[in-house]
Amino acid sequence: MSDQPHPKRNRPPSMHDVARLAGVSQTTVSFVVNNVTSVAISQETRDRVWAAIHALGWRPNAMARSLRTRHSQTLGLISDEVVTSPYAVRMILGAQEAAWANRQMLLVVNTSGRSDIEQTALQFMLERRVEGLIYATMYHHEVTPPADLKLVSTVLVNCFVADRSLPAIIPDEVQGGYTATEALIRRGHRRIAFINEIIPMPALFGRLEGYRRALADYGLPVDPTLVRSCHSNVRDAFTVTRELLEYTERPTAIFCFNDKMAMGAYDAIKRMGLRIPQDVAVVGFDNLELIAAQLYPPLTTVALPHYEMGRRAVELLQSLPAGESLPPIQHYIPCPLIERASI
Amino acid sequence: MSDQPHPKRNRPPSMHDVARLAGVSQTTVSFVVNNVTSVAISQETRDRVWAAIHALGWRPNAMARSLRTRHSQTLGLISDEVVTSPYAVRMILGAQEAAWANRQMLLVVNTSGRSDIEQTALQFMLERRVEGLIYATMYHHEVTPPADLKLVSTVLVNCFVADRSLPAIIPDEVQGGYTATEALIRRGHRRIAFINEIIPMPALFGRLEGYRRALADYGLPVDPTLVRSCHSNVRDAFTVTRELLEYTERPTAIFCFNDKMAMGAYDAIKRMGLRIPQDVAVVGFDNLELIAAQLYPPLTTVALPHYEMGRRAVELLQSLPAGESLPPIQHYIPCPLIERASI
DNA sequence: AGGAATTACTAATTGGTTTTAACAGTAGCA
DNA sequence: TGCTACTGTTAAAACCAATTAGTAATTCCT
Repeated sequence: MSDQPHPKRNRPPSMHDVARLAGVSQTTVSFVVNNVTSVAISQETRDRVWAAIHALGWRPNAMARSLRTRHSQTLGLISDEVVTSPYAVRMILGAQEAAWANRQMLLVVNTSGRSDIEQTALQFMLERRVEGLIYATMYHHEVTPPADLKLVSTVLVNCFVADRSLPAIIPDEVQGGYTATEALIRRGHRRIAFINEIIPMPALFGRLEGYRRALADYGLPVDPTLVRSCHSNVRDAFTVTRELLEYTERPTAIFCFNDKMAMGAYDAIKRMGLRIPQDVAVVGFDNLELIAAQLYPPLTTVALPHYEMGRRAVELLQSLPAGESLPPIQHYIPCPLIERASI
Repeated sequence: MSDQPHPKRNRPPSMHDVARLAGVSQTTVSFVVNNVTSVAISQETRDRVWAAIHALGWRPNAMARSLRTRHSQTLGLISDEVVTSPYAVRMILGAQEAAWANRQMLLVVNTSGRSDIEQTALQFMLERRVEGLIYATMYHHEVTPPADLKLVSTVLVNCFVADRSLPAIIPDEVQGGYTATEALIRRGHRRIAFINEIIPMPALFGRLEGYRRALADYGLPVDPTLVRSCHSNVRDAFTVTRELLEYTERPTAIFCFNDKMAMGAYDAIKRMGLRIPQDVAVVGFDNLELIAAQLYPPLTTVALPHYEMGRRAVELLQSLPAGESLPPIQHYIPCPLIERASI
């Protein structure tokens, strides 16, 4: 029966095993490993301990350590569809890299928008005692997250709650719209059309507001006939663009709600024998690499700061002294202009 | 000094707190929570325990449980750039959903191709006693992962080691190339060009092999002048396509190494006044939604089974009885044809 | 010899799981 | 009636792998 006198079963070595091999107590091993300065340990002992550690291939058990120290060193990330989306994933990368910089790990769950998964995911994360939670969505919109979210420090990313009672990190749609419009104005354009999304959402209102403010700031009138709406797809944008270009006094620049619509605008402009950007300049929104960079000419567009939002969310959580709760500030992250060749 | 007689400090309630409130031992609480059948507990006691649990809002501490049971219920995922890539992320989704189905959580680290991060990430995961590890890459290629990978059950995804000593889940490039070519043959095409990648990689050889086999199986000759290579970008593909179409006996179909190149082929075909698919059929590879579905006509292409590969990797890890190691089988996952309108 | 400094250990703690034991009540049986 | 055997119920205690407060044994220095 007693066939293994040395280590028990087939388990990774513990600090205790190291201590036995080095001929010291487990406490000493812990002190050596953690470089504790409050207790003096001779160099000779330290060397012996490290030798034993390497001999056994010991490495700390994070669960035991976390249990004792009450620090799980993990953050949770619950998203609806971010992992699925081709561009919003950079948010996860931003969060993960910021966590990494702090030696924290990221637990990721994608709920596919199902509230039962969302609920369970939250419970799992609470059981794992995450030290902070990011609740993110693919599209910028209002949400009503599960109530238990209040049990842990949470930051919303790309979404917000109606009463603004939770801190949120959201793209500055107004500034984005402003930046796009301003870039066109600075290139000398005076008749700038805006093809907006038609389904109500924060981006729709924000970008329109930015468009208006930019025109106002530069003393240009807002011509209502130049502000159009359609569904966010290539075909509808194509149609609307053609209509815009048939105006007797046609616009010299078009700001599209997103890159897909810019793709439709490109088609229409080329079909009418006009050149980009000489005859009509185009600015998009979203910076979908696969579209924006591949179009001819490459599309100047405004980027959604996904990476930055993920990073900021984690940094916000990390900045929090233990036990305190985050102030429900809504952080607006600027959307940078990505200049290519379409304006 | 003694201002809090009931619970200690400001920490989440423990099983002990529940036991005290319910007037039973901690053991009993554990039995009730885990529905242990080997020990009988009266219904009255169970109710009291559950009442106490709800009153305190207790939930298990996963770290304590994992420590005792030696089951961390977590899997690790180390990738080079998967999180960054617009399409390979579906691999993470597949892995996460499969893990979820087994009540496991996924720890994700993106190394950005840096081996120091890779090394540290692996150590972190070993410290957290992950029950399995997925080592994934964005592009299908050979890798030399850190040696410590052998300390935990590992599955490679979208990559492989030179000596095939680790189980790997990789796309079946040969079948993918075969499928694409076969689809064209079945539509009656006899002169099928293949624009291949020029940088040596498994996909290059595999897809070419599939192309050849399909032609052979249907009794068609392989015309070397129809097999061209160029760098995987729109411009070069455009050039090569134009050259192909200038042949006196021009091909009636083009199989492109990937969707980006198909985009270039589209441009060339349209520029020469030919129609897709009536005059020239096109098949791509990768199924980049943003390109393939947006092109006109929508591109028929072969999809890389990222989701499926992620899922299979996790299922492989889960299928493993404790203590055993996975056989180093190379699993080839089929690449399905996504039919749209370009053939 | 007494006190401080150095060095390392014992034991408590973290929040659970699980084995073993204890105890009360009841039935079986001589 | 008295003893054993069992059953249903709960508790005690060991254990998981670490951290850390408290303490003890040496050595060094006056």
